[in-house]
Amino acid sequence: MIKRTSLKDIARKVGVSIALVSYVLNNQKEGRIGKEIAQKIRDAAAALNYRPNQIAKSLKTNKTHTIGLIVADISNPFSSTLARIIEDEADKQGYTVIFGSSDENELKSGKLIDALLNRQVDGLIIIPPAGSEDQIIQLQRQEVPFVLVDRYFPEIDTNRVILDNYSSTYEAVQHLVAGNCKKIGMITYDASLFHLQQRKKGYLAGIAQSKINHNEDLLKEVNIRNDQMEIETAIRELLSLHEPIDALLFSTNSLAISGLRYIRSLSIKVPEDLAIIGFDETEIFDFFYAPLSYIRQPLREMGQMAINILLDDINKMKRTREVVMPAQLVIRKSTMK
Amino acid sequence: MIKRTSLKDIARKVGVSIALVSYVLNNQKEGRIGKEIAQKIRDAAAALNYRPNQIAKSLKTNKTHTIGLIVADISNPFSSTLARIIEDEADKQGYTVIFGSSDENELKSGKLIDALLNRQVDGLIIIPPAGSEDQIIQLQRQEVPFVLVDRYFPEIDTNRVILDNYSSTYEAVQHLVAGNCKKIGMITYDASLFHLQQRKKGYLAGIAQSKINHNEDLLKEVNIRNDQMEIETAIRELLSLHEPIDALLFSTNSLAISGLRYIRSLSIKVPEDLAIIGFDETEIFDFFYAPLSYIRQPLREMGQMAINILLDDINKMKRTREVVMPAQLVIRKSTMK
DNA sequence: CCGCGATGTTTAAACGTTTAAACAAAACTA
DNA sequence: TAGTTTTGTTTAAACGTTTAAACATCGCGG
Repeated sequence: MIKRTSLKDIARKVGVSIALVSYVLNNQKEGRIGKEIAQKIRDAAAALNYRPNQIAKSLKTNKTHTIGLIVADISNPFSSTLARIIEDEADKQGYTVIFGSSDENELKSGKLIDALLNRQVDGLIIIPPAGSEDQIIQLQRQEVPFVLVDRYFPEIDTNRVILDNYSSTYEAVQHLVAGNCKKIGMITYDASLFHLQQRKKGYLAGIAQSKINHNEDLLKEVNIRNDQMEIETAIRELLSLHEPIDALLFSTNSLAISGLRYIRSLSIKVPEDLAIIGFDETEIFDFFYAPLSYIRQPLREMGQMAINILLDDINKMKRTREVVMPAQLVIRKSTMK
Repeated sequence: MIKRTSLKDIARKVGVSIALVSYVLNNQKEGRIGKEIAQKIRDAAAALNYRPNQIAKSLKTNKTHTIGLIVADISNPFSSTLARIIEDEADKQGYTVIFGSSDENELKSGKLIDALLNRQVDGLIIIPPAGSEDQIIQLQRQEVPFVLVDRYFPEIDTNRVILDNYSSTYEAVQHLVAGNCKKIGMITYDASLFHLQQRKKGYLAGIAQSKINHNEDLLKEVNIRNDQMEIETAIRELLSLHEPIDALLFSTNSLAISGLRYIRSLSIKVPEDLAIIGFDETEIFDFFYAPLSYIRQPLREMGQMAINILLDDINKMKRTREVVMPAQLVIRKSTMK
């Protein structure tokens, strides 16, 4: 890479001090700088194709105008959609995004946080994996500005932008009950992640307050590694009960996708034999033979909110904030018996 | 954000010079440093939770160990899958990735290149939009290490990792012909992008060398803004010919997805009435009622190759390299008449 | 017991910026 | 005309590192 031109080069060329060049190029000391010399400096800068070295600038100002984004897996549509929104919003505010995928692994997440902090990001947006509480507490202790999105730890008082997870599944169950479903199953991960626990509770509460009465356990929890076989087994069990389930609720998009993969290979009919509700938005839901009803997170609003809260934090404008977003139940073919 | 501890803090605490701390913490001057003092320094570093300031390091070494990635849209699965692979490979080599989405817009791409260079990335991996030739030439002139992936400009001699685009569609046509298709349509973008031109040529050559004889033009070119209506119109026209097409080839995944959206709303049957071949891999192809045959790019290999070439370039190991990857035709239900 | 190599540590400049403070000269003010 | 203000520009330190070079101390051979 060719040596880039620095303030020094311009200063030398024009025959002035480095400071003056800096002032001119940053439009500082308005009015106090000679018109002709300012023009000369600008011309020289253009001629030499000067671009400021952000690294040096950052070292001085202690601001990188870069934010770190930690998602579970950037190749997952939930993550990449959110990433895109965050990229756009950050860009509007003059920030750049560095990202990393934690793979639901708290070790990787720790490494990632370290790496991003070493690069002196001004703040972090994190979708934390299970077991990363300590890392979050650490961040808090170091007073690093950050926001949690989607996932969170209720016992830690942090900025966060989350869904009203409890209501989301509660309402989904109500919708199914209204549609005359009698046995509603749910598949979720066995992780400790609080947002999943809330989704579970919403489901259980929904069942409890309805007149329908499950005498069996229709809630299946599978490992978060998302093993296709495990999910298939869970569904098979729910369908081979003496009285099989007639509705199924998934707590995440990856679970829904894996589940649908299996269900479409079965002879049962959706929604006649089995109504289905997925979570999050994905084009795949459109392509299932009975387009899926799903619980939608308002991703754009969440991303915008996350950036705003983060920037406020970086600029010490506001203190810890929690924003709870409403989920939207999108009703389509898969729940129209 | 709390003030982070610097070499100076450690030096002060232990009562030695900054230089010594630096040497110890970087394991330099092996053997020449007193064992006890080295241990003291390490202890102090640990106690103060020291993390090196990469910004300062970068300023000195002129290396950021950061690479910039410019894709069309990080929320598109092609981009995000590639991004994930590049992230992993970069990480293995001690690099971090900054990304940006160009939205097929050469202005945005230009802005993005600027922003990334200002942040002193060590190199770039770019999927260039149409019309960005000048930017690429500029990069070359500035001797910025970079690699183009997927898209490229044949007249500009750059590093690139690309698909054997011509053969990919040529072979797809051959497969359709072998499957007894008589009228094979293709939908592509009207963009000047060379890789798309090659895919088009491959298709045309495939048709030409087969015995089947199209007397009409069965190639439709739509705008790259990917307007759903425009794609539907194109398909409708191909299907309402006096003798309608019996096979259809899409030149990208986004075209295929939009196309499938429409086709599934039609009464025609895939593959009986219409065989279909998509491009690139996406889970959506699995969920179409007749799982789609598709032309697969070896993304992992391409990503790895891109990183390797880029790092070689950064380290001035090798000169310009072009790597052409073979496409793989994955045959499934949608082409089995 | 002088000189030298080995061992251990410090000094100081540099990377490219920013910015308070100092300086110099010109232009007012009284 | 001396003093003050304004205008224009420079000086120099700082941000947190790296690293060549200098320096200091020691042990040892001759």
